[in-house]
Amino acid sequence: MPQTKKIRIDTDQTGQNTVHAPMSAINLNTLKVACSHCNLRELCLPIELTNQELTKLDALVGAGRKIKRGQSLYRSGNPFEAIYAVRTGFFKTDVLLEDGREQVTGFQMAGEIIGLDGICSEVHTCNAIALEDSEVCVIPFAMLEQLQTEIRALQHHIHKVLSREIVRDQSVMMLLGTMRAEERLATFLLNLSQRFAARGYSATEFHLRMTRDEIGSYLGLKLETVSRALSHFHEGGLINVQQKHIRIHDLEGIRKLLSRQASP
Amino acid sequence: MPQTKKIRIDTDQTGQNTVHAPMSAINLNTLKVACSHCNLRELCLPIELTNQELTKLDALVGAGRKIKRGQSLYRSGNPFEAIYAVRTGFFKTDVLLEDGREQVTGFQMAGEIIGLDGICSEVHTCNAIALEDSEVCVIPFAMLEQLQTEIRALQHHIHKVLSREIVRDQSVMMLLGTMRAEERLATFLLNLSQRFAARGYSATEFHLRMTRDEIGSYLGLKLETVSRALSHFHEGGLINVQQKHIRIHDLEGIRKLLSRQASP
DNA sequence: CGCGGGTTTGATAACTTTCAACCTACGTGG
DNA sequence: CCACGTAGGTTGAAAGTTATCAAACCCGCG
Repeated sequence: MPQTKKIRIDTDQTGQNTVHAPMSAINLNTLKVACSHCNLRELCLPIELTNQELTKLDALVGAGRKIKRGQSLYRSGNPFEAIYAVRTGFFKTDVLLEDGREQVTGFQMAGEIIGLDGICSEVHTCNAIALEDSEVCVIPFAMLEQLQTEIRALQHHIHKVLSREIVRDQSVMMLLGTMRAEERLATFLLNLSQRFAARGYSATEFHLRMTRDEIGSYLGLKLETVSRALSHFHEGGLINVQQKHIRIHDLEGIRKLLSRQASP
Repeated sequence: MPQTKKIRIDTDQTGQNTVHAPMSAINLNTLKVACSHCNLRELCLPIELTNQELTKLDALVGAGRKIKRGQSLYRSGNPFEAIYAVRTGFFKTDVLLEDGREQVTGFQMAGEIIGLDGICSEVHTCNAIALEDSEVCVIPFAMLEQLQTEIRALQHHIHKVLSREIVRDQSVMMLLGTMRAEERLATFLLNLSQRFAARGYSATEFHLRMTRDEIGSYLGLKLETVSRALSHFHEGGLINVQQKHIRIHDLEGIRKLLSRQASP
């Protein structure tokens, strides 16, 4: 586990703000980013804005940050100062209990927002770790709140983003609370498939960025169970698995695994 | 299951808004409520506001609504128009899948907010059902958003409320993903205890408003497992159980159940 | 070329569910 | 005011699912 030494940095050229950043910030670059030209905008910020409003937003999200694989964007306990939009790469968020228990609470890909957990207590309550070399937009939250008072649509959008996360969590609770191993894995694969598709990648062939252990943690299963379930899908001709490379042969067949009577 | 016939009502005397309300609204009363004099304000709205700001808020939250035990405040699919603050009583929220699976996603008591799930899609994604005769404050969301542009502190507070829900969901995911039956129940009891205490009730003696089945659904367990775990706690001298009446004898002993090595 | 992290697979154990019977409390109606 | 019906709760035994432990395997990388 990387320790949480902190360094202090300026986020961008406008000198708008400073943030505490964990160790991984050593690899920070001041990337030139701009919402106005971002091809992820439909995913990240699907609202109508005037040019003037977009300009203000560009100024706010002036800085980017690179995170190397295995390093953390923030860690539990770090002061909350910004939320992040994934530009490229892949993250996981996880929570650790004192006794060593770990729970992966989500996987985030391009266009998704990380860090919302920190708002309520001004401190992050989970770790966000890059599963591959990644880049994020840094969105200083205090400034975002200020901008919202000027841009109503933005305010409503933030609410939606927060609410969407709550709804997503509900379905994870449903998964963990009522499904058995193979159903959980099927749900997981379908979800990944759909998210890749939404980004223009193949819905049926992709690379898993996370280990079996991380999948298991997310799904409330042991890694052996994940492995067995994948093998079983493979035997059934539903998918092809080679290490982290997944090819789905029978999307419909996987969906069928989910329509059963309850059980936990 | 109550059906979802709808009736249209005016929420209050100022004619500010109308809401669609499910069947249970038949029992609606226009209650005189006011944040400025509410003794739940510390829980619900713990922020500094000027008298003028409070007056505006009072106008917004002008109407209340009574929900009889077993009836729903809203149901999945209902259009989202307001969030609700529990004034008195006790609610559960649950999600139903087509195949009959049900998952209780939370229990809400006085001072807590319900309905945040609806923001992201303009439609509620879960059912909110009263477990005893209850009253809620109806807070039309569009108007709340408007008021936020005038009151910065309110804006930030809404963000915190939404974020707090996300953090709460994280810990439920931790519970469902990593704990075994008795740990889950212990966590549940401690959580209830703490929330009752925060409202001035006894931390060690209280009445469960929900059935074993509902507890089980929330904890991802079958009702028999919940019953057995309670009996086991009882045998161990940790608690006293008589139907829905719980008396905790050894709060510390229950806490100790949680410090163990991981397992699922 | 060998090492090590990650993965697969098998056998066994542990936990939770399932099924079933029985019990308890509460509200309704005679 | 009491009897009875019913929803909710408890308990036991058996079955099923997943975890645990252990060994072997695969693959990329230094």
